[in-house]
Amino acid sequence: MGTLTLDRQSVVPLYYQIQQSLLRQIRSGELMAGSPMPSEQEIATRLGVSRMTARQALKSLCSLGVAYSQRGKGTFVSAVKLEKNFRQVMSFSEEMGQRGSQPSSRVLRFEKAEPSEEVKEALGLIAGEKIIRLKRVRLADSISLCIECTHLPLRFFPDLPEKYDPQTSLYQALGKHYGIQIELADEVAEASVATAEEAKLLKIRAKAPVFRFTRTAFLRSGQPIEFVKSAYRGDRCRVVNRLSRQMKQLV
Amino acid sequence: MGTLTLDRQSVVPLYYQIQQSLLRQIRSGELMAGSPMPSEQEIATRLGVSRMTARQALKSLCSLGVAYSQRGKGTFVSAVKLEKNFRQVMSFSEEMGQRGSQPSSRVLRFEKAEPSEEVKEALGLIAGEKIIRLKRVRLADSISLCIECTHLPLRFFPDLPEKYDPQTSLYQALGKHYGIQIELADEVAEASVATAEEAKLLKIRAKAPVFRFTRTAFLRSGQPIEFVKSAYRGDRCRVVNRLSRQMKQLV
DNA sequence: AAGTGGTCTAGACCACTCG
DNA sequence: GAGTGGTCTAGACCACTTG
Repeated sequence: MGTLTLDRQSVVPLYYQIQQSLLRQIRSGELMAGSPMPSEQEIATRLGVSRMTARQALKSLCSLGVAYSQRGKGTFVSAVKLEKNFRQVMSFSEEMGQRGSQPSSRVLRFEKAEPSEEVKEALGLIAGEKIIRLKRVRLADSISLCIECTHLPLRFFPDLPEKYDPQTSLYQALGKHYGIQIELADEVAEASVATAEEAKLLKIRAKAPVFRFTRTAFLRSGQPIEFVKSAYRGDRCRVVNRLSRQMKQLV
Repeated sequence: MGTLTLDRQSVVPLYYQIQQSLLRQIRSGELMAGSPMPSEQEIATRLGVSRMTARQALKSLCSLGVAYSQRGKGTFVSAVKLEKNFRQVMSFSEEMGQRGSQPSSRVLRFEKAEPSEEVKEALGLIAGEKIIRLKRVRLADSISLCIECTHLPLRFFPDLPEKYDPQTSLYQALGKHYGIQIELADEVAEASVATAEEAKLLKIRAKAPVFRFTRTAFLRSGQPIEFVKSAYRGDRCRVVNRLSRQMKQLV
């Protein structure tokens, strides 16, 4: 705490400077799991900010799950681990990159097409609307990991075929060329066994266990923007999730 | 908006009264997906609260995923669905209850025991510390759905065997007798096939697809409090997750 | 009694978006 | 230029926890 001096000329908000400083102290071990964070009043006094600003810094850490508050007692560092690879909205390329594996793709199809009923409903398409379909075998370090079939509404990406190399990261291309940020995805996972065709593409034996995923990705507004069906080798994949209590207020 | 009058004598915070009122309007269709919420200033003026209080109500809706803000434009109702059955920290009983199924259990074991290395590490036990082990076949409407083996640190629940009927909901009992609220869980899912023993207990054929879950549940402080290994019939279970972009600040 | 977080006020300035 | 959300201030009262 002692060493931090705030930059009041910076465009970076004060509460964010404070949050980052506290985060550094947690990572460095200066603030240990279970130990109390500096109180709102203490931060306010020491750094010469208002209590509301100090509070905003602490609350942002709570909403990240890094800390938790107890009325009348204080705010404490959570023992919950930060660095885990939780399943987030992540493309195959991003996920492999984070794991330190080299992602690559074998493109099976990349075309404009008519949507199936399932795709139509998931993407909220109007009658007659077309899609872009991209079917790939995805590999990590040259090992086939999954078969992935992505469906995008054509109207959002009319010139994707010219702009995008299907060997590369789709999410990156969507961000770069269309300014699209995926914020949310709903995903259904099923445990199943490989069909003959899947087995061949994934180089496993037929009826070996596979994960089947059905994922719909959304913009912040709730607009569905991508629908993906995929099959992952069961022997090489695990799904790690962090589950929390929430939505009590919604019910 | 027009009809709401705040109860300033209530113990319910003003921002929460406003949040609930807005939530009602969204559910009733008065505020549609994509349409703008009343602005901070508008809420403040109409209800006679400060802008910060109005803001807190709107921000709480954003953090629930119900709305989203755009600087300079306004706050809008998200098209993201509320009512979904996302995977949360939920016991088998809670999950079945929410689905409208009747949960029941066949108890295979309920005993004090020595932990395996895996359990010891997951629960952060000290040398020599014992656990309670509860192994059950869980049924929904009389159909076997999964085999579940729960491990609890004995030191937190020394008298659980006397207080708890293993046919009933464990989470409810932990809350009632020990004031314990589980807030968070990390879960690993794997796609696999049933062993001979599992097949017999679940009344499926051997090598039929199953989900395997390994779950560690935590208190808000990060203290691990429960470790569960389970196997679910693949033909009767799906895992539904809502994934979000986060943790950018952590990296 | 002292310290904590939870809520609330009445202002302020800013950057942004849109007509 | 008018309206919006993002940030910030300097106070205030409250309920709660702990010594």
